[in-house]
Amino acid sequence: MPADVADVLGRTALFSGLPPGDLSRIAALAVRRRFARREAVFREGDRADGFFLVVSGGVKIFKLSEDGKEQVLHLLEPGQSFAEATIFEGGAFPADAEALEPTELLFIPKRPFLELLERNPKVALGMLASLSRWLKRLTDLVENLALRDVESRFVLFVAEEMRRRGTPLRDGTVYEIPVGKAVLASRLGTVPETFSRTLKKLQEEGKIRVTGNRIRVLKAAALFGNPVR
Amino acid sequence: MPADVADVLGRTALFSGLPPGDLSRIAALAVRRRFARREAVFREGDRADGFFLVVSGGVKIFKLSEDGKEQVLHLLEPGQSFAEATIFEGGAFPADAEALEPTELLFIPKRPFLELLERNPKVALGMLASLSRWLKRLTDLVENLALRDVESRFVLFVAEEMRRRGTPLRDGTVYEIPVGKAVLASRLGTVPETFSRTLKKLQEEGKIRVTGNRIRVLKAAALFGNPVR
DNA sequence: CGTAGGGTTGAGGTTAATCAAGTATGGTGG
DNA sequence: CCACCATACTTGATTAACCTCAACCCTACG
Repeated sequence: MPADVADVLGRTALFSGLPPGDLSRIAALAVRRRFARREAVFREGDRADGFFLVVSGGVKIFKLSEDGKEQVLHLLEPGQSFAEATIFEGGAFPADAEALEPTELLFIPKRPFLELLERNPKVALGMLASLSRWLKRLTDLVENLALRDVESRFVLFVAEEMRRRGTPLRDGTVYEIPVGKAVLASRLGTVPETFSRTLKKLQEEGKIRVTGNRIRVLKAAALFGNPVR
Repeated sequence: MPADVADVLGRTALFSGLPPGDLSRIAALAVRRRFARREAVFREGDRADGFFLVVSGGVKIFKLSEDGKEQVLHLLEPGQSFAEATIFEGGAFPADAEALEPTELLFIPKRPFLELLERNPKVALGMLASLSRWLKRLTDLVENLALRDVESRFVLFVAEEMRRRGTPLRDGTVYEIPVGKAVLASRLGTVPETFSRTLKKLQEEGKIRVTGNRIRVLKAAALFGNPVR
């Protein structure tokens, strides 16, 4: 018995706060779709005629180079939306998206949603806020890739993740890698080998303790102190 | 005698196509501001209470690391808008902006513009399209920084610039660096030394000819052919 | 058990940053 | 008009971060 679609929408960052009427109008457009682990949601260049909301599971958005290197742009959790921008721009997805585990998405088709937007400034403002958040995230990613080394990128990533879930990072905080180290490495703009060595180094310095996918922060201050050499 | 502000607005990517009524309502909010070469438009962390349109001159948006390294995110020309996203999100600019030459901007204050947006879906849709374009640009930047070497980044940058100005890149095409090589180097995610060597190498390979700030493409096909080794 | 996937470790190579000089270029004042 | 200076750019030598390749380990699971 699937939860009512309008309820699901109301729990997304994009649509939370909208009146029930709007929610049910949007719900009427939504299509539920399921994906297996590793299944493609879309590929770069595919015709884009709508956007997605994560109901359950997880999705990675990434770029591939011709020689097969991968850069993860975003890791998506339930409640987040993605590919919104494609409905206002060109007709093609600018990156790949793939399910990280069995995943349920809502697909919102472009045409009817755009019509809804035109008579619904409140929804439009929510969409503007959402795109602005994406912009901020990408700006941070550029900053990290261009100006920081792998260690700093990792530390800042964890700090940001903890902040997002309301548990600021201090001594004793535990971060559990939700997606596998190879995926996280790609999100950090590096390869598994380098990421592994980075964790090892931090552990040897006594700043963290790594147990499988669990990372316990031992000296939060030292994590941030060192990079500024 | 400055051109009528509404006319200027109508010539921006963001507001072109709007009816005169909307344009004059927006024009009523706009404030003209002038900046000298090298003058800061805003600094990262400054309270953001509006966004900007370039009337004349040029602006660079960039990130600075603690140790002074710079990554240029965007280079703006007349007709372009920037920092729109800040009016929907947090209160602070996420990067620095600086005039590259004597520059005239229009500043649109946040509050009254948001009110205008709420009753004006057409303007909101234009804004959504604009943010989507920014998203695309940043995605491309991440792709370039993460997955390509300096030479490819340069080649793709020139190709994209020529495309934007309607002169597709072919043998004989001339690209004139509009901002100085150091600024372009930073936009490409490298330093002047490396950029200089990259140009030298391409020239020695007979693919381009560099004369000051003018770059003549000699063998367009070869420019794209080689990177895929 | 045996294998596959995920992760780690080691050795070596590569790209590009850094450091340090040197060479235009252009504007300014004498 | 020239000497001067600042700025922009180039060139060379060295270094550092990180990637690549290859082997290995380990745990889960059939």
